[in-house]
Amino acid sequence: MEVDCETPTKGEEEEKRKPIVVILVGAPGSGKSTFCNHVMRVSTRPWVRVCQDTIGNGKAGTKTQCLMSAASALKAGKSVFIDRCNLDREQRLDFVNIGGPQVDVHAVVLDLPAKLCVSRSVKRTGHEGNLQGGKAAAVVNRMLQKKELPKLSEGFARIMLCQNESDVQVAINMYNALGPLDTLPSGYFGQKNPAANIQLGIMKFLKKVDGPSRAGSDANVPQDSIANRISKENDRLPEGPDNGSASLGHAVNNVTDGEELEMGSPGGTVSSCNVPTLAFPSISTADFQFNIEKASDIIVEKVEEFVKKLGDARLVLVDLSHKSKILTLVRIKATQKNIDSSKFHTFVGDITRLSSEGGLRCNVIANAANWRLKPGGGGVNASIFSAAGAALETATKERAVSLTPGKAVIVPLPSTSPLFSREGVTHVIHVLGPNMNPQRPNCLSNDYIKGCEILREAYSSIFESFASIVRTPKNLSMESYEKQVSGLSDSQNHFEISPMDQFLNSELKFKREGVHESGGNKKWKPLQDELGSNSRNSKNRENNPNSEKNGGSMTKSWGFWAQALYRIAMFPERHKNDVIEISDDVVVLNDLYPKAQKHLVVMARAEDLDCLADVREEHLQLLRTMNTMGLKWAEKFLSEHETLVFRLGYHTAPSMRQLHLHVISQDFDSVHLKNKRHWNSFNSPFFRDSIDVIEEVVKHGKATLKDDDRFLSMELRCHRCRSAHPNIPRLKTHISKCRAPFPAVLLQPGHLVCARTSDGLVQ
DNA sequence: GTTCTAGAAC
DNA sequence: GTTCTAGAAC
Repeated sequence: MEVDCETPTKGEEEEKRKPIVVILVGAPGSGKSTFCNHVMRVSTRPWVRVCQDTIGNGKAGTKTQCLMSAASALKAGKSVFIDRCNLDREQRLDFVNIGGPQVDVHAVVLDLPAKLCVSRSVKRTGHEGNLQGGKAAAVVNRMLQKKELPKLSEGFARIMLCQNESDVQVAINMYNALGPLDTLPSGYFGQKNPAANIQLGIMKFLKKVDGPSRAGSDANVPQDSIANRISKENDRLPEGPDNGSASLGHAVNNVTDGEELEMGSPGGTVSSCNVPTLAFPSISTADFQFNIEKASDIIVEKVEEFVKKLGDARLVLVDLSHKSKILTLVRIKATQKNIDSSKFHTFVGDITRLSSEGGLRCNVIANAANWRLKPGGGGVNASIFSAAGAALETATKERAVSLTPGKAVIVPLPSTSPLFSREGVTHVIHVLGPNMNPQRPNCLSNDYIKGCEILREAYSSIFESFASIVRTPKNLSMESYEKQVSGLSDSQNHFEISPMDQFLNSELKFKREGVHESGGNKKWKPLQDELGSNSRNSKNRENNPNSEKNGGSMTKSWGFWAQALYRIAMFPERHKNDVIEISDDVVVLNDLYPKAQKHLVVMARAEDLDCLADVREEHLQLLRTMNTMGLKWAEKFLSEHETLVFRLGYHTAPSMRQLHLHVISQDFDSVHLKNKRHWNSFNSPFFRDSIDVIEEVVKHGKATLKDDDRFLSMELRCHRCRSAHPNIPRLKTHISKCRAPFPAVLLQPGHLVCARTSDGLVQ
């Protein structure tokens, strides 16, 4: 990293001065104008702010006016802020091309939570564009639905994604310090928060991401030199052939490298953040003293073999040191073999801190384990076990007690592990490589024929394990759910599943279905084939002493209060005040704390059927009976209140034991609906429509479950128009008035039950 | 599942 | 000051 400190002559200065166009991207209320004002107050660079709200002198400004104004500022050698929403590619296109090759175009994306933007726009007064008060909320929500995050391929030299106020402050500081002759490094900066599509309470969210390494130092230490900041930022870049030389004087336009590791956003299309990514260390070349030349050949050979099979998934070879010889060798050989650089990369960094410190989200990491699968020993193994906490050790013990060279074992990482929560790692693949170190067990005494064979097997095991994690059935994800309900979906999205959900799904599988040990000589098969079908929980219960005590399923123990429904189902005649209908198979009762004008539950009377997780093919008839009973009661209510609309469904992870179907009117007009959890349990993928569950059981013999608490903390959105609201009271005020049509996904047959129309019953 | 309540947000 | 959330206890 070097800074040119010499004072240039006037001619050189003219030559070196390169105006910048910074396109702000963000909804109303995201802070674009504030951003510009902050920078323009402090910066020594001449800036002009082109704002569509003010450019029309009181009238609504136009894009053309903005373009002309920006062009004239650039001509005068000034840098320009384009202060308009610029939320989609088309809106940005003309501004990106405005200055030609002489001008660097940056995007600063203020991708703050919808509810924060809404709340700011609603509250502000004296807004330049007069977008404030009640109408602002609708405008912000509508605009955010069109949001399309910028990509380097649009022509940006640099993109900075800010997802919270700390990120914004870092960006402000960076532009504040950007003198007339300075340039900023090219590339995509800013890490996507893995849980950003579940907007938590804003302060909680900020606390979670406001790490000292980012906002703290940069925001509070203005004297921190720009060179240092850029150096820090470059450390977070993927190591590529050019990035290492990025400096103040040499902005590097490394579009490919930047983009392949860019961190996307929930609002974008399929973002690369969601690309399943495996980070793996070089196996056996450290403590096991395997020849580096030979090892690098094998890595490249195996990577070449597997990138073709892995679809969109990516592989990243990681080493701690910039001086890593293995990384350099592999990089050179991979380039020689033309391995697709969007599928395979090398990366300098700590494998346990790839996301938090490297900005590289890897869902799966491989560990160069020892044969006992124990922590310690130094190197990657010690580091991974230490970072993952006791959770990994326990989870590993459940899978296997030892490994033979060349073999791997997949360990789903419990969500309690910091590696899971902080880094987004869902699985660790332990692998044991060949040993050439006489001081370690199973030394091969320089037998490289056998050594190479085992090392090949080890990499095959890692990559096959990774593939088996990635290859799980497609299903409804949170992301595609949002796309569908916001009307942005196409038929394909309908069946998409984000890799995170794939991982979550596969984790559930692992929990239920036991160990998956992958060996290099095994045939590569989808996970579900390899593991066969589930064993019934009830069978497991027979061997589980706790099950009697808890009287519940293997996966959950139920407190006393949580067994209230169960007691009613078993002895309905004792609860005549609550129960409104009893049949051989089901019991119907009004929900004790209804969350809408009409809210009842249809409960199965079967034993050993606590929740959806217990449902199997043999329960199909029961599910249909419950659905029919629910429909019957919905229709009964509709005959009395024809404006009501009903939805029938199950909670993915109910609080109360005993399988029960909710029949709930969609007004959600109830004093008992008090918190986010209440709302989201009926208005997120946590609520599984009865008809969908039946279809899944028909097709797969069980319901697909994502027992994912994240759904319950998703931001509050209207179930009709999908607008975001800052709190429950505001949401309730909104839904009491909102008459927008229901999202298309709910209008599909069988999801909503309405009053009779001339066409018959609309479901 | 609810209730209670500390403390954050406003 | 009041409103609201979220976690603990039940």
